Amino acid sequence: MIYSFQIMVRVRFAPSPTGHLHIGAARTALYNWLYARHYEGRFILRVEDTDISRSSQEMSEGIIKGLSWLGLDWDEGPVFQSKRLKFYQKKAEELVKRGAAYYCYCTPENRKASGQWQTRCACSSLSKEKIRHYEQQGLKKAVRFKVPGGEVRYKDMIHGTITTRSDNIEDFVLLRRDGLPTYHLSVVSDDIDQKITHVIRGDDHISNTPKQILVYKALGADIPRFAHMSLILGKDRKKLSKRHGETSVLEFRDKGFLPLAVVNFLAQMSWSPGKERIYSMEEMKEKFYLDRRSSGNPIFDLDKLEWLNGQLISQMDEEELLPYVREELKNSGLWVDEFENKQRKWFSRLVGLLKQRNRRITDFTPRARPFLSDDYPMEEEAVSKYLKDERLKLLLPKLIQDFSECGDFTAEKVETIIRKRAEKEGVKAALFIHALRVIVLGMKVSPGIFEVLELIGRRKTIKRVQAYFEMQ
RNA sequence: GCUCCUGUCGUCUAGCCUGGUCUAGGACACCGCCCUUUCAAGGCGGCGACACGGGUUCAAAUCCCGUCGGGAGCGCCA
Repeated sequence: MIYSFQIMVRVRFAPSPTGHLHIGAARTALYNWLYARHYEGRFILRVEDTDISRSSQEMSEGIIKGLSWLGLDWDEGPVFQSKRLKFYQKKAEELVKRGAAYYCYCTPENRKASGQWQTRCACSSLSKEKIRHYEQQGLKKAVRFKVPGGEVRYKDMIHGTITTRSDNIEDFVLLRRDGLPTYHLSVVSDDIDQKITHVIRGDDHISNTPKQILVYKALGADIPRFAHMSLILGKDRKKLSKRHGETSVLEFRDKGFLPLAVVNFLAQMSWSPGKERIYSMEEMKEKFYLDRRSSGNPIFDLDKLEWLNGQLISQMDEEELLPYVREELKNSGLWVDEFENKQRKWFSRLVGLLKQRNRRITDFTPRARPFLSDDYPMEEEAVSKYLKDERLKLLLPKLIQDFSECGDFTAEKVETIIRKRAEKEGVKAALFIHALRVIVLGMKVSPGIFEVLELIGRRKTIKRVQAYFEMQ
C-alpha cells in the first residue's frame, strides 16, 4: 500500500443535531467514511451541539439511526461538544494570552445597531482604563479573534488553490458572552485535539475555512487538508432542504429505498466510477478517491435514485431481499411468520417473481396483496377493458373445468391448457390471459400469468373465477 | 452590496491537469422499434450539450482574460 508510510488518515463527520440526518449531510458522512476506509484510517463521529437551545439528545439519535441505516460505522465517538465546554474556554484564553484574540464588551445588539458591516471591533484597541472600567461595571465580554493582515491561501483537494484577503474577514467571535464557544473555535479546537488530518465537508464551508486556518496558525497547530464538496441542489437550484420534500435519509427508507441504492446515488453525484451501476460498499471503498471530482453543484434527481433502487432490487436474491420485504409486509399487515418457515419456498418464489418490476420496496405491498389475501381491489379500468367480452361467460367455465381436471398445476401445464382451450374455441389465448389476470389479481399488469396462477394455486384460481361470475 | 466557489445533453457525468485520437462518450428521463399474454426488464435506434466573447496556438471543451448565468458565505447558528 502506497500510503502506508504516511500518517494515519483521521476524518470526522460533525453534524449539528437537527433531528434527522439530512441527505446532504449523509453525503458528507459517506465521503468521509469512504475516505477513511479507503486509506484504512479512522472515522470519527462528533456531535456539534454547543448551541444548547437548539440541541437535544433525541435529535442526535435521529442522526445516529440514519448513519446506521446507511451502514456507515464510526471508530470513535460520538463526542459531544456540549460536554467539552471548559476545553474550548481554555483555548479561548490561550488565544487571548498569545495576543491573537481580545475581549469584546459590545452586545450583539449595539453592534448590529452601529450599522455598516465592519471587520474590526473598537474593543481590539481599548485602553487599560477603559477595560478596568468595563470590568468594574461587570460587563459581560466575548472573545473575538484578531484577524491579522495579509491573505490566507490554501490548497483545497477538490477546488485547488483558494485565496482570500484578510480585509474581507471580520474579527469573528470565538467565545460568546455566555461562555459558549462558537463554531470556529470548537471545530478547530476539536480537529486539533482529535488529530484530524482531512476535513471533508460541504462547499458552504469554503468561506469559513480561511478563518479557521488563522485559528490553527494562532494556536501553532498543523493545518489539515481541506476538501470541499459540492452541495446538492433541489429542482429550483437552491440548496436542498426540507421544502424540497423528502430530505431525511430515514424518509427515503420509509419510501421504500434501499440503503445501498441511496449510498450509490450519493456517491455517484460528482463522482463517476466509470460505468453506471450499483457498487457494493467494498467496491466503493476500493475505488474511492477525492481528487479530480467534479466541483459543480448537482441537482437532486429522484428518477435516477428510483432507477438505481429498481436495479438493486432486481439484482438482489430473495434471501437478501427478505428482511426488507418482511418489514414492508408487516407494516401493511400482510405478513405471517409461515413465510419464513413452512411457506418459505413459496414465498421466496413470489418475491422472485415480483422483484423484477419493483422499483421500491413499498411496491411489494400492492403487488403481493392478491397473492396473500382474498381481499384485494379490482381496478375498474382493468375490468372494463378485459372482462366485458361476452364470450368469457361461456368460455371461462370451460377453462376452469380444464384446470380442475389436469394433473399438476404448474406454470407449464397452465399455459398448455390455456392455449389448447383457446385453440379449440377459436379465440386468442390473450382473451383468457387478460381476463384471468384481472379476475385473479384485480390488476391489468403483473408478472407472467402462468407463474402467477401456479403461485396462486388451483383452488384459489378456480374459486376466484367462480366468485366473479356469481357476482355478475 | 461585499467575498468566495462554480458553468459539457432536461438531469447525473466522461473528457480538462498532461491541447490534436471529440463530427464530444456513457447513464437517467423522454420518443420509436424489436421481444411479448400485460407491465417492467432486455436488445436496437432517436432526440439532445462544450454559456458567450476575445486571445494564445498550425490546432482549444481542454490554456489565459473578460462578460453573463448559477450557488454559497457574510451571526455572540453550525
